[in-house]
Amino acid sequence: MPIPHETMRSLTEENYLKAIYRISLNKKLKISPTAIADEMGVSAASVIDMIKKLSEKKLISYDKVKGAKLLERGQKEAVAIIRNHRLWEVFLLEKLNYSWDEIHDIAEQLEHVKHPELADRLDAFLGHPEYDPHGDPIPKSNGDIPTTVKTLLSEIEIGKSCRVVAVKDTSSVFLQYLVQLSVNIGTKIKVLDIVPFDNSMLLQIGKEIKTTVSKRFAESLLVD
Amino acid sequence: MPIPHETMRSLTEENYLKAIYRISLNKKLKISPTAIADEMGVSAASVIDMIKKLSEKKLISYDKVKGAKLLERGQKEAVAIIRNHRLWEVFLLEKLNYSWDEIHDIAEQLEHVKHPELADRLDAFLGHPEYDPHGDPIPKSNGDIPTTVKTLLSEIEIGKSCRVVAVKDTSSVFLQYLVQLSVNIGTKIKVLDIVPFDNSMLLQIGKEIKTTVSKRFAESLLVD
DNA sequence: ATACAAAATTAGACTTGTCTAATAAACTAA
DNA sequence: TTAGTTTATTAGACAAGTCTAATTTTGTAT
Repeated sequence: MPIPHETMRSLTEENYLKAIYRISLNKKLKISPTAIADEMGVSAASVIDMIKKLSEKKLISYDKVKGAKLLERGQKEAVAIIRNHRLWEVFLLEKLNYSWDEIHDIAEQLEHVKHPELADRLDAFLGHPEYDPHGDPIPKSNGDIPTTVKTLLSEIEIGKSCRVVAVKDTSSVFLQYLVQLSVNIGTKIKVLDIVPFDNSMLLQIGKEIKTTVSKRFAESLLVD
Repeated sequence: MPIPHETMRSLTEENYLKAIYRISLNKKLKISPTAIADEMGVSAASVIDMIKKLSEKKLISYDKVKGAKLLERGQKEAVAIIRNHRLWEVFLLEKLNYSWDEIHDIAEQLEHVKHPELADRLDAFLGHPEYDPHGDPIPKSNGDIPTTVKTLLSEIEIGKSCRVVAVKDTSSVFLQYLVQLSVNIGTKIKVLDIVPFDNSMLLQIGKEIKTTVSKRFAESLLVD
């Protein structure tokens, strides 16, 4: 009879914690069952079940009005998973020469590999990187997360310049589009014009490229 | 509705394939439900169910008299997992400085991470190692496995010397014992005496250590 | 050949995580 | 506030993988 140790997390539980954490970054959003269901791509009914389970384990709190919230232990575990994810992304890009748009899915699997010290050893091996290849800060061992000032490209005014610091969307289609536009972390972008009709933006990307992008695109890129 | 693609393998299916592969290395053994049950640490009833499943997927053949046998596809997948496992072990030892006895359990998790090219990229990054830290050959991309002549230490005669080429048991207790005895891949061992009563062996390990080991120990070490 | 032991198999149940359909509660707009 | 629409929740079912407790089959020793 395998003893269900109170600190054992199933893959699924870890993914729910991660999803809740991600939603919590968007302060405006209430972490409702439906929000979690959207994030996870499952039905609301499934979410309710998992909310019960995670609440019993004291990883989250839940209240119909306030929604879900990570408790200390849940928060710590979610951050640890994010840390793993971002460290593995650095590894895949820098050591295995994977490209920007391929690393997310693999890191999604690697992040759940568990062993005390693994994250720390990987961190040391990679030279204690501060940011992952998408520009997101890598949480420290103690759970601290370096914060950076980030603005949506869509909020930059005509005539102003900025530098790409991170991407908000990590889907392959988006990242491949960025490759095509020669956009990378650090790339300089100047907003030449904004189309009032649909808020499309005319951009100068680096020195070479001048192109128009959609509002949706401009809302997926973080700059400063 | 997630389409159960015929080529999708659950973690469990992969572990059964691996177990069957491992038993198959011992040519003498019939791959019976009980043998698999022992290897996997589950009940025979569970094995029967999985045998049905893997047979339907044409990964193995099964016949009450002949036992189970990996079919081509099953064999290929099992070898691929072993390849992953051994490559990750090299990574953990050489790049993350884990010790001999810690790497197995972590590799057990890493071996299931799936992405086309991952094994090949890791292989290249590690410089195409031929053997894992336990002395086992790392299968090539095409499935070929370098073979080496290996003899059990227990079969070496009094007065003869040999070199450790691999370990048959990868449990931490055994590996830690080896560390304590300063035994590593490549270590020279001379059999000084064999106790007829229980087949214990008196060994000269390297230049420094002289000690007696049990028959069980001598059957867990491969030399040549 | 008979009888006992070991191995294979079946039946039925349990757990985890999922779903759909039905119901209850909360919210919103005229 | 009252109807209509979203959300939350419950109920019941299902798939995967596991178990225990029969039951059947096979093997073996005398």
